Amino acid sequence: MSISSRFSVGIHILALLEIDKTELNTSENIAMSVNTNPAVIRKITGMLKKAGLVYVQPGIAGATLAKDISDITLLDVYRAVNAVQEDELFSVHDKPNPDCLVGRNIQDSVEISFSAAQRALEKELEHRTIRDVVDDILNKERLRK
Amino acid sequence: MSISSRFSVGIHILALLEIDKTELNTSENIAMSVNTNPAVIRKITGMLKKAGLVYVQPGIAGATLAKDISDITLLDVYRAVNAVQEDELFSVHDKPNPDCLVGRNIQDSVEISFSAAQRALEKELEHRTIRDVVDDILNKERLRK
DNA sequence: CAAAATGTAACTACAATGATTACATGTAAC
DNA sequence: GTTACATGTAATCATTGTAGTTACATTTTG
Repeated sequence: MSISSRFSVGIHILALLEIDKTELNTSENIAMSVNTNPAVIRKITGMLKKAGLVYVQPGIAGATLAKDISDITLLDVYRAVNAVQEDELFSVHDKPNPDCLVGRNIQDSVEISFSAAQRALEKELEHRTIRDVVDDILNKERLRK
Repeated sequence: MSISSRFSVGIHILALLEIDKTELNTSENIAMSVNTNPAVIRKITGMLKKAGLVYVQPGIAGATLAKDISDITLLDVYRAVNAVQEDELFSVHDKPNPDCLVGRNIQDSVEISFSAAQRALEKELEHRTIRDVVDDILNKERLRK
């Protein structure tokens, strides 16, 4: 399967909080932009909050950024929204036959390559920030005209 | 979610075909090593066959390697077994609001980063071969003693 | 033909996703 | 304090992909 769209929604939310920072960004307003249900937004916003990326409080309308968007990497968001279960991007078949040479060693052996690949992906995400995304959005918008 | 364990099973099969190349590797035998059902093995073997990685025929017992394992990268296997649907590792929420500045640009904007991250992962897999895995397995086995 | 193996399809159980509804909790304004 | 409104959260549901299982058609060899 693929990485949860919570990731792209999380990025969407953060970009929106920056670009519409003068507006009141309630879960309902954000849901309109993302095109989903407000409860979905509240759940993801809650995850972003737990990661210290946004500020949001029960009873108080609207979410706001808790950090400068230049300091929020895509990896931060990726981790915040649990884009991948348990941080295990690859799943390995379990209980291979321990009585077989290949069976008893395969798990540790593939783990080496899987970890390296996962690290490569995460490193790429770490080099990109919400600032980059916001700039790109504004750029694309300018080109539309 | 995470990347299908078909990937690790595919690697397991190929490694086994090399290490046990003097034996007859039927779907039943392979299933014993992987610890799963023969039909599962036949399905994955079929995918590896379609990708030109193994040789296997109806009515004839056993699968064999169709290429030198130094020439089979993990990316080849990854693609062969369809480890990720449609080659889209990341999923993006669809139909964001086109009447919103962020909504109408977010998909293309995240696509840039997502593609880069996916490429980074695939590049890493491309640099590793079944040979590496086999060597590692044999190495680990030696260290057990 | 008979035996044995592969290729496939159908079915099942399971798990995660994302949407939806409902409601408890918390805040502010009156 | 009560009311209005927003967030937090749990329960439910439909959908989807996975992986296992069974069954059977197809193909080859003896």
